Amino acid sequence: MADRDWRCEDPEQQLVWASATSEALRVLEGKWKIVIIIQLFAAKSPLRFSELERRIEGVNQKMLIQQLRQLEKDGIVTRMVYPQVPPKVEYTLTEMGIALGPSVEALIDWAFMRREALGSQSETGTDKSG
Amino acid sequence: MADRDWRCEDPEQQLVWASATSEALRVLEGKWKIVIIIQLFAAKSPLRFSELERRIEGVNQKMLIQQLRQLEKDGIVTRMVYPQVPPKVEYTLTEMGIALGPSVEALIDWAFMRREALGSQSETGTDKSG
DNA sequence: CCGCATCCTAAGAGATACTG
DNA sequence: CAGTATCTCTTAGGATGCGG
Repeated sequence: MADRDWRCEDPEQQLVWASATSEALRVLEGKWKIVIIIQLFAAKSPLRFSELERRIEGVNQKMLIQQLRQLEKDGIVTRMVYPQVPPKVEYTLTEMGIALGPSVEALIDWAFMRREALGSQSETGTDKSG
Repeated sequence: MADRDWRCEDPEQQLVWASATSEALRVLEGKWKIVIIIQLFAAKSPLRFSELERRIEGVNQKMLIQQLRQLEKDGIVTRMVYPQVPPKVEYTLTEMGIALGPSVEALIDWAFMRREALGSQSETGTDKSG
């Protein structure tokens, strides 16, 4: 697997990895995608649209739908529609979405390490002097 | 660490993780950042600006500088200027950058799994019928 | 060799109102 | 409940030319 020798010095291999990873990362880009994924992991069960909306503070319908659609298109989540009144739609992680586990885990870990490292520094981004 | 119980069911904890990870991910966003980071990992030694430019196909100076500056601001890379003629500038990973190793590794791994899973599907993005 | 300034286009993000 | 449509603002991305 790639995790054995990804630091090897073969320049061509670097290019392959870099471009593949760059593409993969684009799947996670978007202000709410990682949040959605973490919520789905945490739930361990399908989540309705309104459930996601409730759990994710600050998101609006358009953004949530847009991000969900992109995740669906990229094969990360599955959208299940129950043809009933009132409508019911549930979202789950696909196998490929579940396979993101280690990445998400590593990212969470790094995020917290970073937060601790930044420590007392302002996180409000008020430093615009630079 | 977070990797022990990040799937716990505490809703508040989810929000904390999700937002922290979302912020962390923003550090990696940008078309060339992960590419730069992988190149720096692979090099195992400082890289000059021109070296990076040479190794990263398709990037132009403005983008490379822009992304490097953001990575520097976010504490991922260090910029070392040698006051000489002609100018020489070298970039290295900071400790926080090196700490990204597991995340990058997991991402590379997932990227390749995904590529295999997609298999024979077109990767050129020519399918615009949807 | 390294980097900045300018100008431009495309995409991301969000508020609001409307539909089945 | 779930989703669409429209409009607006900001940011990312990129081509080109100039300067220390």
